[in-house]
Amino acid sequence: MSCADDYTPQLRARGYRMTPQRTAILHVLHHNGRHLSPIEVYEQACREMPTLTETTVYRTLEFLAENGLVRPALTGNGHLAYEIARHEHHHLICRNCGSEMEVEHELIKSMYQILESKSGYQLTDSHLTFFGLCANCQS
Amino acid sequence: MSCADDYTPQLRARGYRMTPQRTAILHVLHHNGRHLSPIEVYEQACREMPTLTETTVYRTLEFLAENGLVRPALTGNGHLAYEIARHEHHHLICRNCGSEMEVEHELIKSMYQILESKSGYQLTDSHLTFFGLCANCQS
DNA sequence: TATGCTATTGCAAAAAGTTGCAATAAGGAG
DNA sequence: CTCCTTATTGCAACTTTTTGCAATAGCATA
Repeated sequence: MSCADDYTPQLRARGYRMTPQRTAILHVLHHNGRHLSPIEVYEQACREMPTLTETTVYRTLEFLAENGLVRPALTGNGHLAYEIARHEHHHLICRNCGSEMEVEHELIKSMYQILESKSGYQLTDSHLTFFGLCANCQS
Repeated sequence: MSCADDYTPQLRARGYRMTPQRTAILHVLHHNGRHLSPIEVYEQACREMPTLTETTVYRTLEFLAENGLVRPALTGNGHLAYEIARHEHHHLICRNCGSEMEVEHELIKSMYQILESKSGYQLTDSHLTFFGLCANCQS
């Protein structure tokens, strides 16, 4: 009875299947909370499921992201990492010490409306990473 | 006398050097306008400079981005691409047809102030990609 | 519980991106 | 113009990510 079972209905409803591989990957992301690189996910999920392959991890992360169960994020070094989808939020990264902070989507929301009216696009999601200097590093 | 010569002073001032490799890469980005993947940059710059290596392209793009001559951007498929640094802007990508639109930084500016006061961070730059459906694809 | 459709996985090979180190060359100083 | 310092490059090995295809296994249906 894993925490990942909670996600099964979401997949079934769209005609997809829950598998041990997906369970292991969701489990790892769920319990880490923070975001992990594909390789980190692979290493950790392998402990639960030694037959898991890198290929599957990459494909699964992309699949889960498309279906809203995990969220991709850009890290300080310009690579993609993934985290379990909780409340919608974005990231603020310190250019000096690398510390991170979450930015609530609420803060961004007003911007969505401005963008929609200016562009004619109907926004679905976004990928926002802000860089700067944290309070400690502003010396 | 290449367009890339314009960038020489910016590098010199920081103690860096202008090289044929950097010239070729800047030239490609300058004349394409749009953003290119590292591989696309490599292929095109190779025509001007056949001895160029992929290693150098990756390192140069990262270097130029750090020094503000080019800007990294996230493409629809989640990969990094680069474009010559003109006015500061962000991207809006259609989830359906892939068409892109630039978002002026002016539109985002007010958000910077809100974020700075809420977070205590001093913002330096950001990496913003918005996804949605363009006017044509909203059927 | 057995059957069938097809979503999903693993394998193998290729492509893309990174790293350490020795060799090269930009450009300031004499 | 030559020399010298050190920023920059290329090479080779390695890691990460992608792709095609055949084999496997969810799960809906009977």
